[in-house]
Amino acid sequence: MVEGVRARRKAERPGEILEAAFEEFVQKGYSATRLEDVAARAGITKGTIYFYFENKEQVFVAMVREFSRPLHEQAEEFATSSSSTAPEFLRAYLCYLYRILATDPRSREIFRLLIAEATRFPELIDEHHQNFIGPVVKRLRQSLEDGTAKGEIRASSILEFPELLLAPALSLNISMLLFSDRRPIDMERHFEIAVDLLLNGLLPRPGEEAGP
Amino acid sequence: MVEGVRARRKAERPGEILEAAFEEFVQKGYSATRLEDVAARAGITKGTIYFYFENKEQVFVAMVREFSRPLHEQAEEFATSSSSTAPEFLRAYLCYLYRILATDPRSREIFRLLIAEATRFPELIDEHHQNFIGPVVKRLRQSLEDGTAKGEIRASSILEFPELLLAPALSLNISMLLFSDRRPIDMERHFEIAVDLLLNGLLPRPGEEAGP
Amino acid sequence: MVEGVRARRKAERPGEILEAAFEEFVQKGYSATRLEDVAARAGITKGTIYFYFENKEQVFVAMVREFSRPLHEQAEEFATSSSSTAPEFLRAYLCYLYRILATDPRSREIFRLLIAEATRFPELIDEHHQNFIGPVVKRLRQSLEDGTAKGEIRASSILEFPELLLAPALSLNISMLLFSDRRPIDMERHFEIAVDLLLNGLLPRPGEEAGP
Amino acid sequence: MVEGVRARRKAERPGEILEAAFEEFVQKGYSATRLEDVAARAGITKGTIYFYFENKEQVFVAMVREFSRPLHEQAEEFATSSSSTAPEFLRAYLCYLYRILATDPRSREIFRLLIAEATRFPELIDEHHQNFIGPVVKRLRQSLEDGTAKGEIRASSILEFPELLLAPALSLNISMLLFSDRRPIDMERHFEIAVDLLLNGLLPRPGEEAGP
DNA sequence: TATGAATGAGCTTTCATTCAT
DNA sequence: GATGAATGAAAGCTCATTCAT
Repeated sequence: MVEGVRARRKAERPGEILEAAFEEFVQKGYSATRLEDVAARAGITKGTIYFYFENKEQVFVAMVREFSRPLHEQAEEFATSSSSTAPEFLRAYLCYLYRILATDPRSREIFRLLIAEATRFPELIDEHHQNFIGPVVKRLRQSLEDGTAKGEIRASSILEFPELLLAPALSLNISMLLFSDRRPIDMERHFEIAVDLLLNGLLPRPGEEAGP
Repeated sequence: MVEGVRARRKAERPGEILEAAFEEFVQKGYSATRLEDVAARAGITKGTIYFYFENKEQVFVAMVREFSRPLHEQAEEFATSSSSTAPEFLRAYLCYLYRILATDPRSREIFRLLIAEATRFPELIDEHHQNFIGPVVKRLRQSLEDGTAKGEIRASSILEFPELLLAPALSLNISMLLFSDRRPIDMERHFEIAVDLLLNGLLPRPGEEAGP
Repeated sequence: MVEGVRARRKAERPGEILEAAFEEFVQKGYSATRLEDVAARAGITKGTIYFYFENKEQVFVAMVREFSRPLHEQAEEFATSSSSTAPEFLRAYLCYLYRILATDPRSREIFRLLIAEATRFPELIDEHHQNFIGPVVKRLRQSLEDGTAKGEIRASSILEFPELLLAPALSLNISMLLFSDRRPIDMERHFEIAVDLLLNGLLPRPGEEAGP
Repeated sequence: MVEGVRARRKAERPGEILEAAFEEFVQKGYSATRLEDVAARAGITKGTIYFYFENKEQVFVAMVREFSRPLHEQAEEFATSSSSTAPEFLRAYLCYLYRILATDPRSREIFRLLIAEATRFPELIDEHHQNFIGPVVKRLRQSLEDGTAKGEIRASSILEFPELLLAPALSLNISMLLFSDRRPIDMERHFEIAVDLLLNGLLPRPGEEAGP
């Protein structure tokens, strides 16, 4: 039975280390983070980390992978279920992505780390793109194409940059990264307004009443 | 006259140091940058940096200030000249900001550093917001208000988040930070499409022909 | 058993470091001592010192404590055994203290460091006073009081400054600190003459023969 | 006339530097003192010090010399005027030396520096001994010899260590160095009791009444 | 598996000293 | 005479990494 505990222990260790690493890397950045602090936070000692990971870089890489996976999965999870119209699908999908990109503190902080360390870990960026951004953009494009074909969506060149639909979420994300809790934002309202902007644009729509 | 060389030299030193610091901080990040490398790049020795700056943090702060100033100035510079309609002004202003935010490599990299070190230098972020972001958002809001009043712009709630208009530029900026030269982007096209999206939205506009 | 070597090693390290620190601090003084030299002398490397001590100041403090302890213990050790007369006790006690203060090179050098760094480490001085000087003075005063009461000692005001009895030892100590080996002193003789002075004074004693 | 000011200025500079050096060396010790601080205190800049002195060591040496000279002079000054009895002379002379050694803060602090840096500047110690301690001890010995010859002083072996008469002053000096202002001492009283001890000793004197 | 003592390269910072002006 | 910019050799301290136990 003690074996069992130890075995379970062993299986959990890497995850615990990465969890601790996430906290430390987020707080201090890659270079300023001390593996000793990571170890302390994980309730182990420095040496143990080297049993599970090759070095500090690999801890970082593994951590980013670990904390990106839920993102990938969630992004994929969004079933093609709702066979509604394109605008309806886009609204729902964007709402879903908003929640991931801007609301979830973990995704947000991972994002900070990716931007900060993009030069040091280019492969990690590419990996992240392939796993997360790529599929999302692909699905956005698909929906845009379908919608355009059906006339539900205005024929435009947005197909060239479907990621533009994510810009508002990105903007919110960055704001929160920069100002932390110093400038609170009403995220629900932000989303509503952003979607309204994306769908209807700034110019007045013929036959539309004035006033919001 | 010979004295002039020295005096000129002295006056230029801080600037040269900050120039070198920019390159190094951008390449390695704050923590991983060695002042010795900064000094070497500036053609001086380590000790000299400490003659002009208190410590590494102050070098960083001074560098960000130095490289942010042109941004502030450019952003302010945009004269209220064009007394055209709001949509025309917005298009021109956004184009102008696009060029700053996404095209100018220096602004772009300063941005990376701000995101990366937002936790370590919160005052710097606030300063940057007050000097650059604040005025820009203010001007955007003004234009949106004017346009809405005149009916040139659709009455919407965007007044609550005028910075949404910058989201596409931000998105482009981040893309370039992440992928550097690995994923070239046609910035002009990106801008055109983004503006079209912002102005007209995704939904088909009654009475509009199909196709881009 | 092999483990024993390591454990024993670990237990001995701090002592070895302090031993080396003593030599270096004595030779160079606090500020001019390099921890790297301390490490080398202890047969280890710089970093190891920081495993056992917080910083240079703490090495110094720990060293003084370590090398003062024997003093405390020796001073206390002097049993109240000899229940002889006060003059006899004082002679024996002073002889004992002489040996500690002036003869023992370690005590002597610790003393130099305390004087030199009194401004930087005032708490250390106070600690030393409480542990070593205080008890000694207390015992001297006690003996002086007893002797005065019994008429063995001339009634005088020396009770106000019992430490005056240590002045000769102190004088010898300082001489040795100043001149090192450049001015050899016959310590035994110095002691005899000092005690004679303390006991009998300079003025001729009625009924005493002339000549030493 | 401007010449005159400058000339006077120049003549005073070294003294001003040494004055400043004294303060700094006393406060921080030799090694921890920065010549830049000395310069600032003297109202000049670092480089100027090197115009008047070869290096930091020479500044220290010159400072000790400068601040020892009054000691030498004072010690010599004490005229052979008072052609009184030996005990009277000794009391007066010791009182005089007490005032120098223990009361004058400058002498006191010079003494700390000599003890602290005795290893680094042995020649300075020897110089000081020759100029100050030597003459004083010589005069003490002379007086002791005279007094003994005249029967005014008890024949003893104190002639071998006349400096023992200075031990109480030394003791007071060290106490003040160690405790600064943390343990105030009544110096007048200390002196009285010390002289009483030196003259009369601890043992009861036949035919003397009890009580101080 | 896990520990933690030990290493040593490297970092920021300091400061005596120099020297062109 | 005086300045102060510049140097460069440390020094204190840190920390990723190793490895005997």
